[in-house]
Amino acid sequence: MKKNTRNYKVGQTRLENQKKILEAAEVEFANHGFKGASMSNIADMAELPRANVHYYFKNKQELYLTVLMDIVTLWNDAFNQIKPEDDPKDAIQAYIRAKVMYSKKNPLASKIFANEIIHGAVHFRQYLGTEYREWIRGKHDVIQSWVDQGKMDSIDPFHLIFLIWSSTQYYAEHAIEVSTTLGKKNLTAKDFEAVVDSLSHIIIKGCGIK
Amino acid sequence: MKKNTRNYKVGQTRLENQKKILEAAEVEFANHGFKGASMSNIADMAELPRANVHYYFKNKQELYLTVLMDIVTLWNDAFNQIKPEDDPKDAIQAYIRAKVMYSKKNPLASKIFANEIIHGAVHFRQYLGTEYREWIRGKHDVIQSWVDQGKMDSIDPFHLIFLIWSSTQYYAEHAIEVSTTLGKKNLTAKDFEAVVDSLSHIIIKGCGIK
DNA sequence: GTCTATAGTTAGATAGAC
DNA sequence: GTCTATCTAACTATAGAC
Repeated sequence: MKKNTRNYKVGQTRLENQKKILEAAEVEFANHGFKGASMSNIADMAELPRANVHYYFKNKQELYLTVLMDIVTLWNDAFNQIKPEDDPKDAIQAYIRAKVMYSKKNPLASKIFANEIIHGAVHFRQYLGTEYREWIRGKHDVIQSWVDQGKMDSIDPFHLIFLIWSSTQYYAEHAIEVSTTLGKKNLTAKDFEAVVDSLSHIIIKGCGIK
Repeated sequence: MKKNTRNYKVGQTRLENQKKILEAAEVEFANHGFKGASMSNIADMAELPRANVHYYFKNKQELYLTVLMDIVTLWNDAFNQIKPEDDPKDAIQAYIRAKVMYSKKNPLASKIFANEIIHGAVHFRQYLGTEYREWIRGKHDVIQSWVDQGKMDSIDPFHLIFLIWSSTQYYAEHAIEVSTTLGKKNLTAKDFEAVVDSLSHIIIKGCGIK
């Protein structure tokens, strides 16, 4: 019994420390990229000695990959509900909304992902060639089926997906530019609703969806 | 005369070396961001001793700011020709084309800019608050005048600008994702034409522009 | 104007005491 | 399982010979 109690406690500490480290790492990697991030800064933010970070994560790359994979998991959970039998208008509007709200809620994740892609996806090539490829092909086929059914204009589904992705993503990555432009310190929930409305209007009408 | 000749030669070397350093710096900063970039790597790529880089540019930050400012100058030259009396359809189509072709031609500049914004624009705050603010307000007013003249749907000009900017920019920043998805090593001129066509179709029709 | 040599700092990682 | 102390390597930057 003594042993069990001890193991439980130890497991708890491990989970808590790992969580603290991962949260700190998310901030540091979002702010400085992989190469620019410092394990010292991460340890300081997590309020742990440097050596402990290396105890839980073998090295910088392993920590970074863990952060990246957590983001992908979150992503897969959030954006996997578009089917051919859906009404295009509702489906695209729902998708735009989900994506904008994700940008609002998880700006750090969006930034880390963008950073990884901009810098050539060196730690992420495998994902791009497998999971991501499958994901985007699935979406492509759904949109193509809508085109074939005459439910929308004949538009290359890939470019439509890129358009939705980039325009929604923008409000996470370029938050600073957007808020400076709109003359605000931070965007409000109302601002994000306006984003959803503008984007939905242009994209749905622009694709000839009734 | 001897002195003149010497000064000329000296000035030439300076210009040539600065150019080599700036080109190398563009690659390094695009690939690793400000913090991740290494002055050693830049010197190696420029085929100059490390100390020479420090001779021409006081420190890393000054070199980075020079690269950034060159990009902004190029930008201002390329995208400043939209006027209220223009036909919205032609103007927007021309702008989308110019922006996509800029992404094709200057992917490094696009990446460095995006990287700077993602990481909070710490070296770039001043530009965002002044030049950029003026630039985007000018564009805002032109688009608003089109709305007021009934030439297009009532859409918040800022969100339209962000949409055009993000969707065109995407093909520079996410080149790796795009080419992986389309199953190509590099995008061809034809691919970029298809991008212009898809984006123009959706955005112009989506804004209710005839 | 150029470049070698090196100072001075900070990074990632680990050994070993507790 | 934790953390101090320390190692090695890489970095930015500069002094000083040429």
